[in-house]
Amino acid sequence: MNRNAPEPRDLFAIADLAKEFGISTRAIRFYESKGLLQPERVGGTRIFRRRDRARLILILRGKRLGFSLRDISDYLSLYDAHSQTAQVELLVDKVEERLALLEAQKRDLETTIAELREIAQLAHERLAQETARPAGRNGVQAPGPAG
Amino acid sequence: MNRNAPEPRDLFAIADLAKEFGISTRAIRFYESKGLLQPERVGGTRIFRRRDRARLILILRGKRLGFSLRDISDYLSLYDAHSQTAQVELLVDKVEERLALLEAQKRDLETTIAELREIAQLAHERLAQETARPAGRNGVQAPGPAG
DNA sequence: CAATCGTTTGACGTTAACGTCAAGCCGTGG
DNA sequence: CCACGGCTTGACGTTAACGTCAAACGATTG
Repeated sequence: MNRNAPEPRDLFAIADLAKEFGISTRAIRFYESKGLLQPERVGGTRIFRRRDRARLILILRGKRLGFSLRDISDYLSLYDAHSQTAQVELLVDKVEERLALLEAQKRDLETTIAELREIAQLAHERLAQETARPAGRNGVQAPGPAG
Repeated sequence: MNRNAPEPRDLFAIADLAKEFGISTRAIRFYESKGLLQPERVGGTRIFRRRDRARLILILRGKRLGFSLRDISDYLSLYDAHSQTAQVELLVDKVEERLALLEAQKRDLETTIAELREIAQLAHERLAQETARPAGRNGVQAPGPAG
């Protein structure tokens, strides 16, 4: 009867998570040392549960967003202890700040892209000129104009 | 007659640029050491022209975009020597890669924001409960329900 | 029993992008 | 002349986020 239930595991070794998320075990241990993860221990060996796995996902997303581990640590505490309202509001502010930053980045990036495209365009035109009026020997057989 | 022409300067001391862009002179020297700037020298002292200033602007924008100085260096070379077409295309690719990354970041961020807002919402509701049914002594006078 | 695997802690190494001295040169003003 | 402010070049320090050993422990397996 249990054939269609995936029944997700609840216990993971450090290497399981490392492999799953494409990070090193060293990184995971590092996150723990910073208090971002609190796996249980069975005689020294770390045992991770779904809760830790979920936190790890949040950590990695935070990193993709450019948060420091310190920031992520604060952020995680929100999930834990549905903590102080004041804390929550501070964090929300912080995140909104970063959103503004990201949007500024996007504008910068669009400018940059446009400039690069222009440069590329000029370069292509130049190249076309060079091709039309070859400046020296080359081993490539270029087909002449059709007609 | 020259009253309406701002006539932009063409010579800058290192401290001028540092102040103008809100960075340290150390940073500017560092950029030079990495080949991103090539100011002239007058007996040892660096003299920057508008060209260097323009490059500095590009450098800072690159940094805002999260490029490394190494990447920015490549990027700058495009402006210099309307360089090899192949180089240009490589760079354009690189920038487009980063654009994709930024857009992924934006999605992540929007998810995060939404989650935080939800947490904040819950926290507010809780707070409202606590206020309505105070759990102990407090010095604040809460107005009773109207009617 | 010995080898092998996966794990642990600890300690040192690494990279980027500067910060922070230290020591010295140079031109000006009192 | 001497102090002073601004500039220079080293050279070492710093922070974040791990990487890279090394040495040792515990379970499994031939």
